[in-house]
This record gives sequence, structure tokens and C-alpha cells, in this order.
Amino acid sequence: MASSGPKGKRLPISCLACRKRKIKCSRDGRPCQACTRRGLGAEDCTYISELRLSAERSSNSVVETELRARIRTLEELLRKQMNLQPVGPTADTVSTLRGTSAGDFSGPETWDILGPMLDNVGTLHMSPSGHIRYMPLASQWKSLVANGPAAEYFLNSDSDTAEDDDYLQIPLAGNGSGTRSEMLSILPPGWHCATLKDVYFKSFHILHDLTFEAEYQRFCHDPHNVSISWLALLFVILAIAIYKPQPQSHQDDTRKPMSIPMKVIRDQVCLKLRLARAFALTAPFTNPSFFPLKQPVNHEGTLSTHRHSSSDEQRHSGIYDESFENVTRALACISHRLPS
Amino acid sequence: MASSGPKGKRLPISCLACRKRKIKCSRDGRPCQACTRRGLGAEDCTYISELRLSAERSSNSVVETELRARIRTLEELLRKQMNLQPVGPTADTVSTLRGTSAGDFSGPETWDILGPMLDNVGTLHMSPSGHIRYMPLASQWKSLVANGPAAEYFLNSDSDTAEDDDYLQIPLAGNGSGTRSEMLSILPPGWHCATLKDVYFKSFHILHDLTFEAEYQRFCHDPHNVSISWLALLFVILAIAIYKPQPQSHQDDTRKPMSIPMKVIRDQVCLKLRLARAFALTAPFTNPSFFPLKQPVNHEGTLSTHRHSSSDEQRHSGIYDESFENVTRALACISHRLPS
DNA sequence: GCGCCCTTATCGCAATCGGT
DNA sequence: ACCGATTGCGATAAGGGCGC
Ligand SMILES: [Zn+2]
Ligand SMILES: [Zn+2]
Ligand SMILES: [Zn+2]
Ligand SMILES: [Zn+2]
Repeated sequence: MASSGPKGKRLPISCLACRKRKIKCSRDGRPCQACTRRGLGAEDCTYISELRLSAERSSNSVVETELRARIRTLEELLRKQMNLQPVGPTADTVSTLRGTSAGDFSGPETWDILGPMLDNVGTLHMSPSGHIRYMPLASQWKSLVANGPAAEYFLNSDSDTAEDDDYLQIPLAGNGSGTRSEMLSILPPGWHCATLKDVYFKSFHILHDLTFEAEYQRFCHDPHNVSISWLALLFVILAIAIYKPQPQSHQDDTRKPMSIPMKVIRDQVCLKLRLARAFALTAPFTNPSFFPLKQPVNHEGTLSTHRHSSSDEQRHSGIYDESFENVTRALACISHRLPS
Repeated sequence: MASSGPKGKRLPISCLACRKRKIKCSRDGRPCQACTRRGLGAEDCTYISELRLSAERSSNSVVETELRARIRTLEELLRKQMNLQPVGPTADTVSTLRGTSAGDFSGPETWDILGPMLDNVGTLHMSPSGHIRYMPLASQWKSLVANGPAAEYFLNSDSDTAEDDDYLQIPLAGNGSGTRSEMLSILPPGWHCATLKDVYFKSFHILHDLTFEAEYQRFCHDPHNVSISWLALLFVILAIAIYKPQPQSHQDDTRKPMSIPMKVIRDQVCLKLRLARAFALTAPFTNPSFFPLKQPVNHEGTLSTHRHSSSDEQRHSGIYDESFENVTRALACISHRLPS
């Protein structure tokens, strides 16, 4: 009668494979009977009972972690606000804030050390098994990667898997409604974003980094208020960064050393970004109401000598629309060779 | 026993819906039994039998037409070669050539009047049901549009139909092999291409029209020898042109008046181009070996002040690859608002 | 919430067809 | 008989929806 007997009694819930197939699960052995018939091995016939429990219990701490990350984001923002130096010793104010939730963010798993953000985007409707609770988007994403039904796809898909599109319900040709939040939900978690963004701007010097950084901070503040075009640009930047081979020695930058194993990020983010790229590239073309960002951004290199007089003239003649600037920026990024 | 009795004999092939579902088709009535069971109406249960036959029978004359068009292409090329005027009265040589296959290309259906080209691209392996014969790609495309299995899709699809991709076997994420010919097979027939190209360059003045015209002629000469990136650019140009609303009065251009009803072209080309756009936009991102075109092209407007010194410098530092120029060109086109 | 019955949809592939 | 194209069986997957 005790519910925790580890004996030969059947496990509390069906195996994952059977749940996905919606078929009866014998719930014995590690390859259950249905899975055995299906030719699946022990690695495919898994149960999530204890995982679910632990996840349920630990999701509180996950939220806690993300809230802590949010704090650090605000610190960073404030620091940027008071002092334009990237990371100056703006001791006072920062330390004050830091006292709010000092926490133990140090150690070998330096996941969080890389400037978190976006960790405050989450929604409320995620309720694992009955409870309603705040669920940051980053957590959603991470759990998807970690133990979601598409886990295998993420980790060992090196070739193009076209069917992943609908597998993950990514609207490749969105009709303009709900697209922003969809794209947000696709975004990798904040620490990945920040890492990849840094990688990009350390490697390429086409976009005006300071301008983008400002926009990025604005995005961290209020992720739902950026334009779709800017999101698309962000996706492109991340995609480029994810493909850039990691240099062995870290840059001679005074910022925090990038101790995150790039390989790990790459594995996790790669497929998501591939989808996002396709989306970002297709969406504006399908629906011209995308890419509505207004303010232009300075470019360097071939695109830097931007002449506004002719641009304005042409804009009024109907040749350009206001999206030109942003698509151009995205394009400048795309043009990098992606080593694969 | 006669095979041509129109009586209660079964139609030669199953209905399209059944073929797609791979289920037995009763081949009676317009909603066949399977389709009736599925709740599909007559508009979904279609047959292509007689269309296929007619296409098979008429393909000879189609080839003939396309060969004639090829002649005119060569005439046009030669005229351009001898005289850089767009259409000057280069009487002698042209008339000599024109005598080769004078033909009756005049009349109300001025399909062919608009500078044909690409009509010589075809392949030999197209054997509708046994015969091996020369099959120009344009013919393939036209017959697809006119009476192919996807005919309805082409004519009444105003919204996005995502499933068309695999319906037409367009490799949205091609792996780089066979892509060029695939894109060529997607291209609208020559007269459509020329018309749309003209529309584009009459309306927009971003790309250097003379340079592009030269490349276009090169493309007409040897369509298989252009780079994928250039093809993508062409697709984008055509896509823009197809969406541009047709002005009521034709331009004050001394070239042949554009008497082709734009609406017709639009209907036929629209979906193909939508697919091609998606392809052209996705492919280079999926496979960095795309967009390999070398020679840069002058731009006007915002992109005109191209600085080669910095470009070269950056190229060598690995920041740009040689595809930059072309993607930029494509992007400049994309940035137009597409009125839809 | 979850398990899973039972109706559809999918599609590999072997039988079949039809032209030569 | 050969051979590429086509058909459609039948094994399998997907998933709507109901009872708990
Ligand atoms: Zn099972
Ligand atoms: Zn199992
Ligand atoms: Zn049928
Ligand atoms: Zn039918």
C-alpha cells in the first residue's frame, strides 16, 4: 500500500514514448512492452516520475535563480546607465543593489555569470501539474531542451531536420499576430543570448556595437516592446555567433572571462536558432508589416557611408519603406560566412 | 473492349487526393468515394488524366514554340551586342536572323513578344510516359501551371499555403547539390522573366540596371553557368515586380509596349515565386557555399557609396566573404514594401 | 491533470500497369 | 520480357476525446 516501494510494482505513470503515442503502456521493465514491440530500447523508454517531481520541486529554485539573474541584469543596466564604461568599478550603487540578493553565483558551473537578461519574460500559464506559477521563458526553453519530448532532436541533430519546424510549432510564415511572443519564446535563455551577443561583437565590427548594446539593454528591460525587426536582427546575430568557431584563448578583454563551454551552448541553441533564422528571414518577406523599426543605426565598413538625403528622397517616392535600415542591418550580418 | 469508350469505365488514374493519401480511389464521380467519405467536395477531388495526355500531345508544338523563342533570344542578344541602345533599329543583322524563323509572333496573345529567354534550358530526361524528348524547362513550368496537379493551388491561392513547399518538391533547405537546376526549374518561363525584370527596373533604381542587364544576358546565354546567388537575386527581383501594382498607362519607353496582362502573369507566377523567395532566402543561410558570385555591382541610393578599400581589408580579415556584395543586392531589393 | 480506446492520417513497398 | 511509373495494401503513427 505504501506508494514508495521500489519493488516490482508498476511505475506510477506511463513511459514517455507511450504517452506520446497515447497508447497503453505496460509500465514494466525499462523497455516496456509497447516500446519493445516498437523496437525502442531502454534509452527511449523513460519515465519521468521522479524527474517530474524533482523538477516540480526544483522549479521553485529555478525561478529563484532567474529572479536572481534579473537582479543582476538590473544592476548591469544601472551600471551602464550611470557610467558608459562597459564594466567600470562603479562601486557604490552597484554594491548596494548587489546586497539585495547576493547569492552564490560563483563556482565551476558558471552558467549564470555571463550577464543574464530576458529571464524576466516568462508567463504565468505554465502549470506543470495543477499549480499555477510564474514560469520564465528561459526556464521553459531550458526544460524543453533538457527533458522535453524533442530532447533528442536538439542534441544529436547535425543535419537539417525539416520536420522540426512543425515539431516545435514554429510559425515559419506567421500572419503577424502573436509573432513577437512566439519569437521571444524561441529565444535562448538570457545567459546564452548575452554570451553569443558578446561573441558576435567581439568578432565582427559591422554593426555599431554601442548602439546595439543600448537597444539590447532596452530589450532586457522590456522584451515585449522591441520591434519584430530588431528581434530578427538579434536572431541573426546569435546565429552567426553560434557558428563562429571558438578561439582557444579568450580575448584580451577586461570583461568577465567567457568560461562557458561554447560547445554546450552550441548544442543546445543550434536548432532553435536555425528555426528562428528561417522565421526571421521568411516572415518579413511574407508580411511586409514586419520590420517596422524606425531609428537608423550607424554602420561601419561598407555600409557606413549612409546617405540620408537620397534615402529620404527615395523613401518618399515609395521606393524604400522604413524597414530598409533594419533589413540592411540584418543582411550585413547574414553576409558573414558561417563556418559549419 | 475498345479502350476509348467514355462509358462507365474507370478513369486512367486516381484522383489527386487519393494519390496523395495513397489510398484506393474509386475513380468515379467527381467526389470519388474515398473523397466523399473524407468529406471532400468536387473541388478537391480532381483528375489530371486528360490534361496529362493533352500536354503530352501538345508538347511537340510547345517545344517548337520555345525553339522559336530561342531564336528571338539570340536576335536580341546579338542586337545588344552590336549596339548598346536598348532597342535601336539595328536593321540588317537582325532582319537576317529574323528570317531564320519568322513565324507568326504577333496578334492579340502577345505572350511571346516580350523578349524570351531561358527557353533553351530544358533537359532531356523528361519522359512523360515512355518517350525521351527534349523538354524545355519553361515548358515544364508552364504545363505545371496550366494543367499540372497543382493548378488550383496556383490560381486561387491568395493566402500562404505552407504545404505547397513539399507539394512542389521545392527543397527549402537544399544541401547544395542539384540546387541550381532546381532553381532553374522553378523559374517562370522566359517571357515572364523578361517582363517582370523590365517592370522592376522601370520602377526601382537601386540596382545598376546596365550591369544587371549584362548579367541577365549572360544568363540567357548559359543559364546553368550563373551563380546561385545571382539566381536568388533574380528571384527576388521577379518577386518584387510581381507584387508591384501595374500602372494604368505604360511608360514612355520606346521599347515594345507591355501589352501582356499583368494580372495573368501575376496569377501564374505568384506562388512559384513565393516558394522561390523562401528558398533563396533560406538556402544561403543554410549552406554558406551559396552566394559565391564574384564581381561586385554598383549600387545607387543608400548602398551606392561602396568603399572597396575597407571592403577588401575586411574581406581578408575574414569578416566578409565574397558573398557580401550579392546578399546586399538581394537585400536592397527585399527592402521594398510589397503591396499585397 | 493522466491513461489510453479508437478513428484517421501516413507512407514503405510490393503488386500492377502500360508502352516498347 | 523489360522497365519506369503508378496504385493501393497494410503496418504504423497521430491524436481527439472520454472516463477517472
Ligand atoms: Zn510504455
Ligand atoms: Zn516504453
Ligand atoms: Zn479518389
Ligand atoms: Zn477523390
